[in-house]
Amino acid sequence: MAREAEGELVAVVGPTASGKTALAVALAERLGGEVVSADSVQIYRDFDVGSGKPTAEELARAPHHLVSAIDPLDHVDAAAWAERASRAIDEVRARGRVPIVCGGTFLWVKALLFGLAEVPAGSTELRSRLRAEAERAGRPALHARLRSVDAESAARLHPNDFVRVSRALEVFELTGKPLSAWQREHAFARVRHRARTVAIACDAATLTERIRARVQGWLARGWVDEVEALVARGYGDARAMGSVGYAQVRAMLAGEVAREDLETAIVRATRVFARRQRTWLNHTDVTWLDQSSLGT
RNA sequence: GCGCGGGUAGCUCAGUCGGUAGAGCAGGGGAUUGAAAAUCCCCGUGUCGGCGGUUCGAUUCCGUCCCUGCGCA
Repeated sequence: MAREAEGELVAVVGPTASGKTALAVALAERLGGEVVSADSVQIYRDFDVGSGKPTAEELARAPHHLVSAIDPLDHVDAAAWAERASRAIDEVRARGRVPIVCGGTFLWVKALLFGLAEVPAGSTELRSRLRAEAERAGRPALHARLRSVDAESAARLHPNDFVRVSRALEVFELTGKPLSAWQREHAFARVRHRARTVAIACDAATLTERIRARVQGWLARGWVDEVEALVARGYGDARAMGSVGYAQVRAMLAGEVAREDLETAIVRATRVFARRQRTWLNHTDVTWLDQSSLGT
């Protein structure tokens, strides 16, 4: 993925339910563009209702890439997505059109614009071994082991953050070099794609209302049936099944959540997610656009 | 009506052998380098149902009343 920044692209980001898709489609029409989705759930085929995929009408108005692009059982990580997104961007440019990256998976967008340290991808075997170790000996034990091979990463990472602790251990085992060293060399210092990033601002009360309306709409459109069908087809353990909303619907189907509490549970989980998304904007250089000015 | 549980944070509950209390969730803030809609960190004063009594001191013990769940009538 060693490529220099070329022409500028537009990136539309913001919290879930803020109206990114509508804005991206409108921009695509105005600029003669095509949308490249940066969404870690919409990329999976058959996770349709609850992932907020663009509607048929929106798809007709603007071509979309990386929506419903892979099987739910095939995992895509940030680097693999960035690779595919880069290819899609090249193709859009080759058609003489403007690439519009749109999505709320901020790590993926960051990986696209600045690349990631050139370390190996995750190893399923290593990860299940590390997970077993964490369950047997406890997360602090993993963290202590990390401290002995990569003190710098250990100092940055909380012992309970086993996803990152195990990733750091994984990188050391795979490369013999501490993740912190790889990261220091990379440091997001080189721009891979120069972007004009537009972020949608939305006050909390408005966003909550938009989330509630959307969740109600999706449930009315058969979200529960969709999840039931996905589970029946063997997608119960697909990564996307653990995402916001899907996790709650599945919990309801498993009898862990009452049907009448489902909507509330999803709305809450989504609001919490939106809060987490917001923190990425703390250190991203963006042009703010107020939701209320978009007319969506 | 009688018997036995309960009434403690927005919600579900723990606890205090008498020295005014803490978890999870919700809510708020933050992190984020191939799991990222994932993972994790920080933030907890609330007439401890009301009123009396005992006590230096009661959310805790006693009495009484109210509410509520279950059982028996």
